[in-house]
Amino acid sequence: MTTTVEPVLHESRAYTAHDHTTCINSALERATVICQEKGQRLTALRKQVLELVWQSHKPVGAYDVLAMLSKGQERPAAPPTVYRALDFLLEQGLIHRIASLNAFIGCSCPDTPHAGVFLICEKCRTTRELDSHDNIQNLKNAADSTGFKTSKTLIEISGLCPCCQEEASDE
Amino acid sequence: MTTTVEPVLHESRAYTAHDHTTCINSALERATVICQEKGQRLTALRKQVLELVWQSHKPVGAYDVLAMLSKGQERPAAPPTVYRALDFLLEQGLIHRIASLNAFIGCSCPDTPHAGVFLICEKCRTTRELDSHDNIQNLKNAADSTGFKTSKTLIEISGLCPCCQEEASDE
DNA sequence: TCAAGAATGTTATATTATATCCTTCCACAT
DNA sequence: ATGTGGAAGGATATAATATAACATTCTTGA
Ligand SMILES: [Zn+2]
Ligand SMILES: [Zn+2]
Ligand SMILES: [Zn+2]
Ligand SMILES: [Zn+2]
Repeated sequence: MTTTVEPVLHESRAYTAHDHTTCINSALERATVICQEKGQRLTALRKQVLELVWQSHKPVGAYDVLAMLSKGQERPAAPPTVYRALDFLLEQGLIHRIASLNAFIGCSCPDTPHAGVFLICEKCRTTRELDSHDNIQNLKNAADSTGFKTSKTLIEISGLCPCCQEEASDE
Repeated sequence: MTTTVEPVLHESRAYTAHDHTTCINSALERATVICQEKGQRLTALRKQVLELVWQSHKPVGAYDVLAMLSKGQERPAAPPTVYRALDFLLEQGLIHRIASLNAFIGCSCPDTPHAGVFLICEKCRTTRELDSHDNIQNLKNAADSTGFKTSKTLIEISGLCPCCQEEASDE
């Protein structure tokens, strides 16, 4: 029995035109399975928030989610509603928080918990999650070799994505 | 002519008992020289804010600075006063911002601008700046090899400092 | 069917940060 | 020495992000 893990989303697609509904659907399906396996409840609200976070490959603020969630509703949602859902998704490893932007982004490979390395475009905000296990490990080693005991690493790299570099050189 | 650079503050002292006034005075003197050399104005206010940020080896919030600054004043300072001073100090590389804590900490080697790697104790909040040029370079290389153009790196490592590890094992 | 706990709703407030406009100060040229 | 322009700081208001506390509803399993 070989239940092969779904191939990891190629995050580089974040930079190119693509059928983004595939990204969303894939993320939602995967989240459903992951929560089932862990006995966690991916409620309608949580799923909806996850979907909203996945509306783009750019980090989304909690209040953006709140606004989208409330759109067309008779009674708009309140902040705790969104923050609680985001907290749940963070705990399950389904999204990451981008501290430098106070924003959230869907995790592109949520199957195993991990610290992310994020490449954040300063121009278009498109953010790609890099698989940099080795670099993280090296950092941890450097930290721990000083007597520190690492529990979490936060790495956010700002700069220009390939597309925005091109545009810059066009001028 | 060999105007040797002052030895870098040994940041590991952050974890041990030490004469902290030395840290503060050294930071202030160094800042004075650096600003002179760059033709920047380290005004009384800015110097005072820098001193307040340096009151400990823990990141300090802007509103903490604000409170300390206002203490005993007839009329308390307003947020922009502090944020402007902090912005100046950030620009001059005299302090760093810790995004995961929304707080600021004095830079332990401000002579040359650099991205920091911070070891943040989750228990006592003591934060040490690590000199990890190689690790940062590796990360940059990893990022740039994907076509990204890095301009800034943000690395914050949370965990337990040596002291707090000992205390934890005492129980 | 009921009880316990999880999830969500609701209201209020805390915390962090910025916009805007006005006044004061300082370096420099006249 | 005096005026001038720009930088710095004061003051007021408000934006943006996040949480506390408590009430209600929903789910699940005994
Ligand atoms: Zn996509
Ligand atoms: Zn871009
Ligand atoms: Zn010290
Ligand atoms: Zn500690």
